[in-house]
Amino acid sequence: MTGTTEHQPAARRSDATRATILAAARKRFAADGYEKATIRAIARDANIDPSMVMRYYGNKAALFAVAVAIDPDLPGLPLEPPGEIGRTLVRHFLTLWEENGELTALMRVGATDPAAAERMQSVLREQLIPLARRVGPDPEQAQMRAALCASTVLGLALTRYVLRFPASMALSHEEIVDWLGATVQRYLTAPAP
Amino acid sequence: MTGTTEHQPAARRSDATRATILAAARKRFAADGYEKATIRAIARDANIDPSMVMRYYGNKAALFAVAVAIDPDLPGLPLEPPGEIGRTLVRHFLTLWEENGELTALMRVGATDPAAAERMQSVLREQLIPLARRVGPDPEQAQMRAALCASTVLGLALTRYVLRFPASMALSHEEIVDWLGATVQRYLTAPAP
DNA sequence: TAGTGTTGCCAACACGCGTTGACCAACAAG
DNA sequence: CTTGTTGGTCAACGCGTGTTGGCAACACTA
Repeated sequence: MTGTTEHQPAARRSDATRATILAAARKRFAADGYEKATIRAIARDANIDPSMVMRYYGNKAALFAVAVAIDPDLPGLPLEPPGEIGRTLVRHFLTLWEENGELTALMRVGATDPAAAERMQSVLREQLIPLARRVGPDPEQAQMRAALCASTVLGLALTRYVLRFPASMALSHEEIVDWLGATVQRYLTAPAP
Repeated sequence: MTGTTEHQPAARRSDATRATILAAARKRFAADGYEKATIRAIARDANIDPSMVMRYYGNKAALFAVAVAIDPDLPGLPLEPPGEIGRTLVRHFLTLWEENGELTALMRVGATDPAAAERMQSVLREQLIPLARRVGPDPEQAQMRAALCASTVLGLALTRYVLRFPASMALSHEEIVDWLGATVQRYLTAPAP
């Protein structure tokens, strides 16, 4: 046996450093975006040499990819009661965003990097549109309804976590779920105007 | 007389170049954001030497400031009929965004630059909140209601013009005004839930 | 104790950036 | 024709970046 448990790669002494680097990278990417979050700054935060970042993660792009790997896991959401789907979705996204800053990083980078924008779009395509197709009145409108929901949720995230408007940060969780929940519910289920 | 009309600064031969530079700058900033829109690239687009950009605009930050100078002019909007304010506002922002790409540039930069974010916030503070105070039921809720409206409009702009989600770009002007107009109307005037 | 791989630091590379100043061509005024 | 102003190019600077390779210290195995 090489490690503490079977079939596991041996626990290395450098694992702690790896984790420190990753944490610092997440923080920097979320705060500054891709370009302004330099390898040197990340290394300084992690109290190691910049070359270590390269050794453990290959290059900057690969580090970013590892740092923002996340899945909203929308299919796991309960669809009952049908009148509560909007609120459920908004609450889910809200906690998702509060718990990990990776999403803020992804949005900051998506503003200028097409690859990150594509990553965000894939969530819409593979999770939100199918959901809209299942709960909406007309499957043909699923794409439109999902797009409206995405703009609702991302709009709040933009003003609250990226641009950090005080008026948006002042909103309580309850207020957000109440107001945006009703909006998303309407976008998903109401008949087209 | 020095120019073609009185009391005007003389028309200079370089005005055309100045305008070309500014147009190229707007396009690049909107497409790439602040960091990736290099002076060299802007100059190449304008078919002149990078040093000319400096001569005419001082430095990169000043060029950006000139390139994104814009005022949504919300106070000029008609508040009648009161049931149409939401639609009016959404329509106004929509044409504003379609007509000039400066707003896209401002959002791309605001994602990583606090100064640009502050510029956007000033619109909310000086124009949207006062408007919400006038048309809303309770002046104390004006800040909250304006924040919700801002997130609605900016959310659409984000998914449609910045991230360029196909599902969002596929929406017609009528669909946007219908769906988002009702949302904004509710955020502004409906009693708190 | 000798040997081998791992963990880390240091110095340097090549590159692209914003920015500067010297220099040249065209034109207008005397 | 001469002189001064304007519009423009060219080559270079200093800097910070991502990235690389060499080298010292350590930890573990035999």
